[in-house]
Amino acid sequence: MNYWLIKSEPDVFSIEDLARKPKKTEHGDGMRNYQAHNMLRDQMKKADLVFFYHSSCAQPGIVGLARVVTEGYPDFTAFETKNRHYDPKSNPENPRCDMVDVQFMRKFTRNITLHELKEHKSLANMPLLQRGNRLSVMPISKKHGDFILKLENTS
DNA sequence: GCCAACGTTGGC
DNA sequence: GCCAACGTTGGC
Repeated sequence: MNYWLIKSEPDVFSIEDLARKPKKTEHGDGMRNYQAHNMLRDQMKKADLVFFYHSSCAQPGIVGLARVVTEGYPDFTAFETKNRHYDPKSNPENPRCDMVDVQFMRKFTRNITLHELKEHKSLANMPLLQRGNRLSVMPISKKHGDFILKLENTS
């Protein structure tokens, strides 16, 4: 069982939006990056835990938990010319981007902010905190994931 | 809205 | 296959 973190702009798609979906499930479309593609296609497995991170907002931080409910499959939004994630370089025979479906589990009792994450030495080398990290999906080690889960109930 | 960082593109 | 230009991300 692996931990992951996915970023989402709450103005576009927040954890509340996820919770409101039918079956509380949504596909994480629109990730157009080779590293993300490879992780989505090959490494994310059913039942993996996903930290849901709000970015580009007043208080960026981890706001809740979701779980992976499908293996990676081609991001069909890339084939739809009118879709905002349309990608002319992708096609069904050779998809350039994959996605997985994630299901809402719960909101944290509080926002574990980016600011707070940075204060913990033991999290210093997690990918989220590396300078210039722009991946919208990234792996979280078991050590870091366990630590973050404990953080929810402290402070 | 600024700007640093970095992935991607495209000319050569 | 190099690398400059460009576009995007995302914290501040």
